[in-house]
Amino acid sequence: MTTNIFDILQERGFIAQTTDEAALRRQLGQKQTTFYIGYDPTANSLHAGSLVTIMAMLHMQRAGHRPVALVGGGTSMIGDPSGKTELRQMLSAEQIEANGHGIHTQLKHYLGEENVVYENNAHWLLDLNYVAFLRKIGRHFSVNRMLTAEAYKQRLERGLNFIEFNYQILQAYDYLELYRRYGCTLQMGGDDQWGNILAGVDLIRREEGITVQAMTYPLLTTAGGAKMGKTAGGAVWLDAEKVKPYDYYQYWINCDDRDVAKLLKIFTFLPLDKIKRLAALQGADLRQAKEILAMEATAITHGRAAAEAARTAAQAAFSGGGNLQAMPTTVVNAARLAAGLGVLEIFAEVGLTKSRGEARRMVQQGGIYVNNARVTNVEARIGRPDVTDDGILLRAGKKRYHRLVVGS
RNA sequence: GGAGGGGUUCCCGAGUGGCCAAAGGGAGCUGACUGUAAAUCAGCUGCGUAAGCUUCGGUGGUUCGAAUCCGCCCCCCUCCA
Repeated sequence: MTTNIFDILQERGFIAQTTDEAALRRQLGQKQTTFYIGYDPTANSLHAGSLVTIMAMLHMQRAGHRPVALVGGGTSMIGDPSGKTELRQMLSAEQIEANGHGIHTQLKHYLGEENVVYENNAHWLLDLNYVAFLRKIGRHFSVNRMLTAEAYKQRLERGLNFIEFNYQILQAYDYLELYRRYGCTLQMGGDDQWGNILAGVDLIRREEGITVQAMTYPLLTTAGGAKMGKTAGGAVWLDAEKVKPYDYYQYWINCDDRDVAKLLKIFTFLPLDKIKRLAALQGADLRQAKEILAMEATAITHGRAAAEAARTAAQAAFSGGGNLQAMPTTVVNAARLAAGLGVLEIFAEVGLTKSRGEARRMVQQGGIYVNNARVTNVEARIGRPDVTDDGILLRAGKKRYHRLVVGS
């Protein structure tokens, strides 16, 4: 007997709210369901936070259901006020379009070409006729009810612009449109989307007279309280150009002890009993579980080979020996190196510190290392003699590494 | 359109002519302790080796000197229309 995909998602912690759990479970167990998740192209890459939805789609797709990966080229022209404290900066139409392409390309990497639909709501939103739309769709929306929605309530205190007020209506219309075009009867999304998603369910009931489903996943935060997928340096992008596989691997292996089980369940495909065993490890042994988490998560996004390389480089850096190839690397001109390279200069240049001033402070605080030897003099220079078989290993703080190799 | 309140460094928030690169908190960073975890304690947190330079919505003034005073502009909030 096959397990119902609903149960799998629930066991793995993907489900926060559903419209009708029993009906949804029945439906998913009985027939192929077309469902959709929307991504607003506010950047040209998705980040680790969006990965929850991607993993959910993958589970669903593996169970035979059909995902519609919707890029919000139309809704991004508006901007979703949910969970935001103020009006988001407007993006240009060109930028939105370019970002949308980037995101679809990225999604294809995960979902492939089989049993999946790629859509963009720009196709039906951009050319809507205002008055016709209001008469047909707008009349179904009660302003009174919208104002009581949590997402808007918050914003009523700080200010809500009319353009944003329309976002929910457009997202609701998307669901209707996808129902009509593809028979889509389930929308999934982050729990902050609950209101927007329900608006779509309502709209379809009114326009089509049928009941469709909604399901949200919990908004993940780390045990430390930070948003999943964000670090001090910014978002953990899925694009290997923006965040190198090595750094991506580091993000996962550095997770909080308390989050290991949760992360393994959501961001890997490992069977639950194995996860249970891993999560039961105590103290330092728990790092084995983190290593597997980092390995699996990196493999899903960047491929097995890149994940292996990242692991090898990490082991080389943290335990000594091994191959540093996959570590972020900068090539320095041989002549420049021969002339002697200021430590402050090179740390700032490769991005290990934001400025020379910061590098200076860190030297004074004892946080700057070259080839794992602490640098104590701000005037220190590195040169030819510092070059080892692996180049020159720069380190800021306990665990941020960068490698220098000599070029011509 | 009218009246009132407000826009400060990553965030919140003090600051009403020099002692302000700007209190305090949050967040972050470094060190110690550790397990590439958490918690705790200490230090740091605009750029610059320095002289000095840039910052308090924008712009133009007043002044020896402005985040602080004046003019104009932009944006946000509350009430009225």
